[in-house]
Amino acid sequence: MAARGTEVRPGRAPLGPRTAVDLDLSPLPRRFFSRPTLEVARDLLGRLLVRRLGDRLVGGWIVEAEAYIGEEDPACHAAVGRTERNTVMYGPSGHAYVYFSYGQHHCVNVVTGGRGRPEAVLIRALQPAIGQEFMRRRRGARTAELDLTRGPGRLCQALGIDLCLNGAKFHAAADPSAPLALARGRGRPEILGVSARIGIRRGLEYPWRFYDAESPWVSRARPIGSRSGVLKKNPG
DNA sequence: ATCCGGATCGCCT
DNA sequence: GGCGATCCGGATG
Repeated sequence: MAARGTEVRPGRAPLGPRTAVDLDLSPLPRRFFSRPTLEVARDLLGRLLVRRLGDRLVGGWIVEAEAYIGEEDPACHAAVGRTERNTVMYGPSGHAYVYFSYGQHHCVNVVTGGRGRPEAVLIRALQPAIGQEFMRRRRGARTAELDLTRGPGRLCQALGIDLCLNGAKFHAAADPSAPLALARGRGRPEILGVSARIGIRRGLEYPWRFYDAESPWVSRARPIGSRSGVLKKNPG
């Protein structure tokens, strides 16, 4: 099992140069979603989540994600078995599981695990990349850049994601009929952070939250369980 | 029909 | 860091 902490990777500067490569809108292959859910969760970091609103695209780089893995995971919505609410998680991977939380917020997941295995990755935070002016229209004109998409409820509000998109398939961003898409984007962060998942009561023993340890858009700078709040750059 | 808890956020202190 | 808002899904009667 992966340990809590961070992992250093060589390469691109953390908040690095904004190049055309960072905005790579080419689609993720179908097999992307058919891998083990923990692998998909890590690999979603740096990818682009894109929402099409009419002819406009709004989206950002995923900087934080959490895995929820099946009926045996006490924090997974499928821990109570199959219900009408969680039924999308039991379907094919590569679709969106959207739910409503605390009376005011939507949260979006990428379904993984394949038919009959209710697994998903919750997208917890984005760095805005495309259509910030539309995000502000939804989040409030004076919303700080950092507050547009930091947190699962905020990012859904910024991108206009609600229960209407529950079950929608993630298509290619170039598909003019696709309301939701995932694209290659800039890829993995330089420093991968790992921690327990946030906002849950059970399942805290599983380090299934992954984040870009250098991104200020991560929803909580200090992961649960970190003592100092200082992330090590060279754990080895 | 009614009750209750929740993968949260924003505002207050 | 505490708390109220607010509504949906699921469980119970």
